[in-house]
Amino acid sequence: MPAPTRTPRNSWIEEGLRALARGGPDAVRIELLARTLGVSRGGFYWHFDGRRALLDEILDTWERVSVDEVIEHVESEGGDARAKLRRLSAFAASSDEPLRIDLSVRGWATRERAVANRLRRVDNRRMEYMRSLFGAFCSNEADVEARCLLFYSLWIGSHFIAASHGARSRPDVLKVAVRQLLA
Amino acid sequence: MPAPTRTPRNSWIEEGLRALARGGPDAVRIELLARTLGVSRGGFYWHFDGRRALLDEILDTWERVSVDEVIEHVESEGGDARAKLRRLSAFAASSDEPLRIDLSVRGWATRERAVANRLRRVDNRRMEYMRSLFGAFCSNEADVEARCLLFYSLWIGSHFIAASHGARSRPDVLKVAVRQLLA
DNA sequence: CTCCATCCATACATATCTGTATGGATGGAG
DNA sequence: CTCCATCCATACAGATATGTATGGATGGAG
Repeated sequence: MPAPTRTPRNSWIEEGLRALARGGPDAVRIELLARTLGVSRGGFYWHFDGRRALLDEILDTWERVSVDEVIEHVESEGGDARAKLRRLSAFAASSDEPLRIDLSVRGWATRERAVANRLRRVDNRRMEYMRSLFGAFCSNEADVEARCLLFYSLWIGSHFIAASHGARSRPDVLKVAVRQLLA
Repeated sequence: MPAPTRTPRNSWIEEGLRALARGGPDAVRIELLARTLGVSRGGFYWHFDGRRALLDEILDTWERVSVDEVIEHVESEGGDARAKLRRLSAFAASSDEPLRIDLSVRGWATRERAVANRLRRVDNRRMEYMRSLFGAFCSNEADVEARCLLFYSLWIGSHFIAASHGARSRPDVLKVAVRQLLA
């Protein structure tokens, strides 16, 4: 019945996620998104209740996919726990924009309680998944927890640590580090 | 000869660093800083050439102290390399605002080349210091490099990972993780 | 063809920030 | 006491953002 939608609801959210990755929540500006999408802001206020509503929905989809997409990708090819952890570390090192969103959300969470709650849910679900993998070949529970934190820190941190490693490449160093965590 | 300075140059930089820690570079607004300092923007444009100049000086002081203050604090009490690394991890876990500045700068660096260069210098200097510590009791160079990256990732990451650890506390998990890295 | 829900453009009011221009206020040098 | 460099307030112009109000444009249902 309606006219064809040039700028569906989802495109605002997707473009918003891209802006969030690029410049943090302050960079998610309706005016900018509209220009990028090639339309005016007129349609936006028909789809959404305002900027805050868009930010909430952006966080909704981030919270929804940032755990699932990772687990699905790792689980898709089977293998034992160690193989999955290796695939997880490779995936973490390769994906770029998702990690930037992560970084933006972590900064955002330090100043907004609601965002902090969402981040906690995501981190807990990811951590729970890693716990299941490390727990498959590691009996000491305290050790499992430590390895999870080390692995997750490496996942998050290695992407934003700018140091070089002399003659070695970052992937080489990562390989040694992961091997140590899987020992 | 001059009149007493109510708002010295440095106070703008300090307040700017606080704003950077709270909300990233976009939150460093002259208008806001002036209100916080209880003055108008009039004096600011006498001290600085504009917002960009302030941001540069903010990064100057961050780059200057973010490495030195850490090393000084760790070196101040002596001990062997392992003791220093333990002190470093404790310091990283305790300090809050410096870590938030770190997080802001890392996000900032993803979209401005000049910031990325500064971050690289800081990370390289910190990494070099850790290399010297791990190298004191660890002969394999690849292993040293992997431990440095793990340690630094833990330093940066553990502060912004929101996951909980069941019955265990974060400091407990950190203790086990650091013990493993120092083995 | 007509009607109408859907989607978008335009215009307006309001707010906030930057940068500049200009005019004080202050307090020591002379 | 007078002068003057230092520091700050105020006022203005321009840019950019949000929201709202309102008026098209489109294309299928009837």
